Amino acid sequence: MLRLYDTQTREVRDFAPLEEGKAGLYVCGLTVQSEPHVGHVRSAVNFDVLQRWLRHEGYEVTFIRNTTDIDDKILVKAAEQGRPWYNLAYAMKRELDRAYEALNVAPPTYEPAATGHIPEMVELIGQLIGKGHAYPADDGSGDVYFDVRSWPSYGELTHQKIDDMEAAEDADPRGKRDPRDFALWKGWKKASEPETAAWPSPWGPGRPGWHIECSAMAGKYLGTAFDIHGGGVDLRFPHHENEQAQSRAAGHQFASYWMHNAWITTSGEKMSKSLGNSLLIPAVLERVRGIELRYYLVAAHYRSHVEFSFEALDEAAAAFQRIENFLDRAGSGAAGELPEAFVAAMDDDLGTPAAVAVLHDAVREGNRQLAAGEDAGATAGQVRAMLDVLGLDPEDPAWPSSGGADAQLTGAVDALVAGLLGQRQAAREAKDFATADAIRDQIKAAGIEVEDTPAGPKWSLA
RNA sequence: GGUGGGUUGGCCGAGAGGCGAGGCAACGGACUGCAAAUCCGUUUACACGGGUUCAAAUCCCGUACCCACCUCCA
Repeated sequence: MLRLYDTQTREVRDFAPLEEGKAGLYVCGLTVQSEPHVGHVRSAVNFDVLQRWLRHEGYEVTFIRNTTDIDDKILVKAAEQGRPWYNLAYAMKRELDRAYEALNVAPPTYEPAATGHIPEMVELIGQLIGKGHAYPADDGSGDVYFDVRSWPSYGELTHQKIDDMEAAEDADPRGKRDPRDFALWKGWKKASEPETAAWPSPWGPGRPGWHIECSAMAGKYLGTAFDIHGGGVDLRFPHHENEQAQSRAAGHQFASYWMHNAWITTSGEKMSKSLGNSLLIPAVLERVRGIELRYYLVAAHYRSHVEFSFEALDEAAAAFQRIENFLDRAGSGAAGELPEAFVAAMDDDLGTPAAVAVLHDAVREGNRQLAAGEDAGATAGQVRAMLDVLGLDPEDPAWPSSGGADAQLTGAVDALVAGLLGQRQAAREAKDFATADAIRDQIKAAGIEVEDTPAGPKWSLA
């Protein structure tokens, strides 16, 4: 029985889907305004593991992860860079896809973009106005606001009272009835905003506010009631609080469970653009492989704060290589059954740390079997099965490096190294270890390490 | 001011009343021409002060420090 921590009720609850055997999942993706960093990718990996686990448990999963491709920051950055906002958003979207692919984040069922759903948002805003929960600003700005005072349960997700909330420091009332009212629609500011960033609406040209897109798209693809809504902790408020308020005010039941992943920080602080380039995905992938970075992210619980360090990342890579070494030695076979302890760990609010511990236990047992000359095939099968569920199976063709050119290259290197290793073996048999070691050093200088195993020498890239 | 999270061994990172999660590192032993890999073994913990309990890292009270969110940050 899968149990999940629900942010709203603040407890781990049995997962009871609205419809037997099906799971509807909506996750807030990114605002595509800058290159993705490790923190962004953590969220994607966490929810990818959820998706995989739900599927493994037999659920038919509909997974929607949106892309916010129009917002203030995109407009500001694009203007600074002197390029159209849609070009910036599209370029960053492509970067993000590359990062997802590098980490074997499986694509969702669909990835809707905000700009593709303006009519749905306009319709929803119209409904809210009709029900008295939203109003066009009376200052002629063309803005439309959600009326938080009109919705008695506003604050229910994060357990806050409206009167305890700090009004934004730079609160510009702009025709708001209450400073906490938030924008559903933002009137086009002709003087400072490009015409391409404005869409027609009953309240004049403009663009959507941030929160309304998720309400509209979740409703379109998952219906007015769905199972799980996820995102990063920072989104709890205001984003998710507002989403829930506007959706419920429009008569939707909305999400049954709210899941939020914790932060990755560096030097004790949350990641942001100001921290430099070192944690952008391409830079991190110069240090470790994508599968190793994914292991690092999966080995921590999704609700635990992670303090990023390259040392910890290297340790994770070493730990993962131990698993790979075992599979290498045991020979790859079909994936077997998952150990009970692994299933129990995953069912307990996606307890990946405990699940990874089970994985390592199996690896140790398998290595023991190999050392004792026993058959480790079944153990290897279990290891494969566990890795598969976590998206960490090295043999998964979804990993980017397993292309045809690579295979050809590997074959070529193998042939060359084999010749040298033959010479080395001859020297070893003649007890000419100086020559043997010289050949090994020569191979090593080319970036290839040689290990002697009972089955003969084996090479790998250093 | 409001809401929430955290402080675990040399390091990373689980656990949430009673058997030392797991990994990395280190040390000893086995195997190996050497190395690597692997196996066996060893070592170091629960921020601080009280309390509850037969038993507390875990529950309660207090203290210190850190962090996140409070209207467009994963």
